[in-house]
Amino acid sequence: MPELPEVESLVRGIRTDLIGRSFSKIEFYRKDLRETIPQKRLRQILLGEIIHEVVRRGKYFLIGTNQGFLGVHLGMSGRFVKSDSTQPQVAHTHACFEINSDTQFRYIDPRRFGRLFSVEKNEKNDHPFLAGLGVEPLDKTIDLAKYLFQKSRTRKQPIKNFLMDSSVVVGIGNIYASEALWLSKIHPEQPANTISRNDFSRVADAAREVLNQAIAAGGTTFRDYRDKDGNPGYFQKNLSVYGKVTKPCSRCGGEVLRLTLAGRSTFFCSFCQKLKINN
DNA sequence: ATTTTCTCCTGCATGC
DNA sequence: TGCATGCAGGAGAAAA
Repeated sequence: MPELPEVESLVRGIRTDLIGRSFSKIEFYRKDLRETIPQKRLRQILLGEIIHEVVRRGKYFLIGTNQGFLGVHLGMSGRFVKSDSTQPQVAHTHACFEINSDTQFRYIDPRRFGRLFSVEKNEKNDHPFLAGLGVEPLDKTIDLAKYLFQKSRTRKQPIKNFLMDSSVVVGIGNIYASEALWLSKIHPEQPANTISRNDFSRVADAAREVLNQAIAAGGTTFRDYRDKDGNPGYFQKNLSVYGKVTKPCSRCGGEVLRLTLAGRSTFFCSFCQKLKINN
């Protein structure tokens, strides 16, 4: 899916279109995505109600009125696109949220790994999809390095899997996990509980750096991601290891390799990201 | 308790 | 060209 930078880019884009407006018509073209869509409740929450909030939480985003929230997850291939009402619908359009007779937002998701759900007014931190989420990596009120170090003491799984665990820290998916570890010169298979406090400082700084840079570039488009206007992001031009198998590392010239961790492609430089036996 | 595996689904690249 | 295979940025549930 889109990871944190892509969802953040999208949310920033749609926020100005939605705040202070309301949906006048909502259409669903199928009854379920990953779960049954609560169509009736979503209409109650949204129709004719002023939108006062559009926020991201991890890779989810919420559109809020005084009645509650529409929760959205884009899965792997989801898009939330602002369209002119006269534009023909593309394949896999599953829902349409109309603001007025010529502007609507369409939810499109070929793989249907995404979700549309309702969140009650006071359920923002208690909804099952949101309650278990870890910290926001860009939250400046959190000492991310300290937090990750403490959380990792009982975790011997590879650091890359640890960084992608959304109950620990949200928003870091397969691309940015590899990129952040490259930037901090740590091997993706390094057991999380063998990483020093000092090294976690580098990991935390690197993760924030990569995420911020990616947001600034409008996200990464490998294949599916588009912003609300259907445009791709540009951060893929700045990727250092993701998808760069056998290419030379831009930092040291070493060979970039691919391995599989938890079933996911993982990329790293075989020369400047060495496994440490003692740490 | 932690960690890996499985699963949902379509589209696309690759190789025979 | 057609067909089979594998892979794709997620994440929850189940199994180990």
